[in-house]
Amino acid sequence: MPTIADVAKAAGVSKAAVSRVVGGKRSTTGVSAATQQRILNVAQELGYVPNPLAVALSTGRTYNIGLLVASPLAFLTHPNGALQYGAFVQAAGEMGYRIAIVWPDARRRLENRMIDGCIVYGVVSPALVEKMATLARQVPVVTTDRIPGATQIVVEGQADKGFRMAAEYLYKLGHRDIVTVEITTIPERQARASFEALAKEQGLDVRLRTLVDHWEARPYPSVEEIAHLRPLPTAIYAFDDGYARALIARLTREGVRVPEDVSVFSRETHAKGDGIVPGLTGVDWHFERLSVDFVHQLIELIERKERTDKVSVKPAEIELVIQDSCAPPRGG
Amino acid sequence: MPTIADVAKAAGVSKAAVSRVVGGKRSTTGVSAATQQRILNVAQELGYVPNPLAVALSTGRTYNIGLLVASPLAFLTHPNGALQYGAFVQAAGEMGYRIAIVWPDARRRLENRMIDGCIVYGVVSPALVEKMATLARQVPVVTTDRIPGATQIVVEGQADKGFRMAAEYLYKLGHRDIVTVEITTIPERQARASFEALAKEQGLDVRLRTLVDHWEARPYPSVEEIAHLRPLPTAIYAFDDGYARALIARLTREGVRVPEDVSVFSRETHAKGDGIVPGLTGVDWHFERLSVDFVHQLIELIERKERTDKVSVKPAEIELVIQDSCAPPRGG
DNA sequence: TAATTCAAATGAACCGGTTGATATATGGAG
DNA sequence: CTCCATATATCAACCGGTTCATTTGAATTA
Repeated sequence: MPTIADVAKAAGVSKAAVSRVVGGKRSTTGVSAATQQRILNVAQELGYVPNPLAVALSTGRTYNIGLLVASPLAFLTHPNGALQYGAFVQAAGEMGYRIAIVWPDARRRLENRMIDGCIVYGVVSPALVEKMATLARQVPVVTTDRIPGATQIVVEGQADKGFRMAAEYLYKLGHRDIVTVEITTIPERQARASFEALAKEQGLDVRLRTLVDHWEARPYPSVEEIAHLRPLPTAIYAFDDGYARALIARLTREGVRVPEDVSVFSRETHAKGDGIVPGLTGVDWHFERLSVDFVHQLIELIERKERTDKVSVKPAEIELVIQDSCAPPRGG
Repeated sequence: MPTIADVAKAAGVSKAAVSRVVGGKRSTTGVSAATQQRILNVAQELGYVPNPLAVALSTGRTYNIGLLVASPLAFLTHPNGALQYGAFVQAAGEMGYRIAIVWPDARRRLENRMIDGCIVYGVVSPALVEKMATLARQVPVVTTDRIPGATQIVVEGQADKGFRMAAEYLYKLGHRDIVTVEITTIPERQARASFEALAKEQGLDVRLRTLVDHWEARPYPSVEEIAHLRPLPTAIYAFDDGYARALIARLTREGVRVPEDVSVFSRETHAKGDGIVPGLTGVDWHFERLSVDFVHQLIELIERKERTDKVSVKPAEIELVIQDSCAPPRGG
């Protein structure tokens, strides 16, 4: 592999000149147009590509972005996680950055000065918060949560929009007895609050029951719980498609029909057009479309060497996907 | 952040001495036990961690492993892909390595001298083969396929074991009219051959029809095709759980019952215990358990600076998961 | 005691770039 | 014609490690 010295020699100029020209982005002052052209030609001919390690060492920039998650396996196994991650990788790749997964137990050597910035996405645990704080002391960190030292990315007006869409839809169908199933690890983002708020606003008398489960648990304990619940609610707000499907399967075995006897709504659905019966009704937040914005914002912070408390991004269009798993309650 | 020079000064020794001691693995010859101890203490005190970039620059080792895929998004969206990837990340992490996703269109800068080796996993396209060949010229590459320049990882005696298990099971149930659905991009790994071979061995007269589809396509064109097939086969060998589910849904809508009227078998299942009805019958290859071996083998090649044509690893236990989607054919 | 041997420690070059300070050439103003 | 501003190009230090060759000094041997 040719080095900068090879190019310099071949073009009959100094390393400095080559460095100034090849870097690209920086102001190419101090090098005449003719020389620039010559250097570029030679570089092209030799197939010169700057060694990213050397660049990183001398500039302190690695073009690596960390993605902080609680556990890589768990993150990637979650249907949203993988989709999200793929979107991150792609978006970053287009801007010339790599994405590296970082987690609390990862060896320190893996991160030390190896990332320019970090994104914290999704489920936030105490271990993560600590890690995040550590990282934030060194490089910019963006997250959707409020963490001292990190930059919070707020999605404009999206806070509970998806929850309200769900509540609105279910209320409109006539449901007044609803079980919500939450994911333990993110209590601060409970949907229930939105359901309650909307009920109050509209003066509806709604009975809400909440069960807690975890998306890694399979089979889900609370599915069993729901199957034995009497009276059954008229609608169930499930935390994702997998859970919704498992629930429907269980209820069906019990002789309970969906949606005739009970409606099931998926909090974060990707089931549109997957052809599985019954088609799930739910909200598609299109989180993956936000990846680009997250990456952009982070890179902005990195390149400007800024630290901001908060930045806001335009929301993705939240979509109410209406298929077959929800219907008006019996006699409603 | 303290540098090696800081540690050297504080300990009253040369940088060279510190380097020898702190690196750890290498033979620490040339430094007395007393000095070693002193250096380690000082390093500890100062919280010294070697800068991986500097190490990489001078040794040429980055502790990055590339994972070459056709498209990051597609790879991660496939249920096996995400699981597999998570396993890779974890396994590599435990050995002090990072995993970086690499794809044909990725910017060259991202890879140039930034990876010590590469794993090629799964669906192999022409673009990938080319990329692979390029990479293999620079660093060790391991893959399950036969690619010149790369090291082939052969899973001992596993070549078509999962296919044969499927065929055996279906034949034993009495199926003699079977449709297999293949994934276009890996024709060389067709299950059909195994089905045919087994039929011949056992002297069975089996009618095999093959349809081709792609796991990214949704809804799947061939699902529609099957729904209109007359006569229907008695069993369908679907390429994954998602496809199997979509197929079952479609057939059900047509009034065809699974497994009473037709059996559906999942080629690569992860549906065990997910509680969805009907429970899918299929083969769980436990590919994710091989990740550790792949990573180990690659690291072996990297650290030994070897290039081998072939290495073999012990297979994961391939599991026949029997649930509800298969039954003897009507009147069989 | 002088010569030899070997462990311990250091000096300095090197990996491949970047960048601020400095030298040289060019042209315009006085 | 001299002086100075400006554009162009180079020098050399630096990023933070690794490693080979060499020096130092104490112990061993003749």
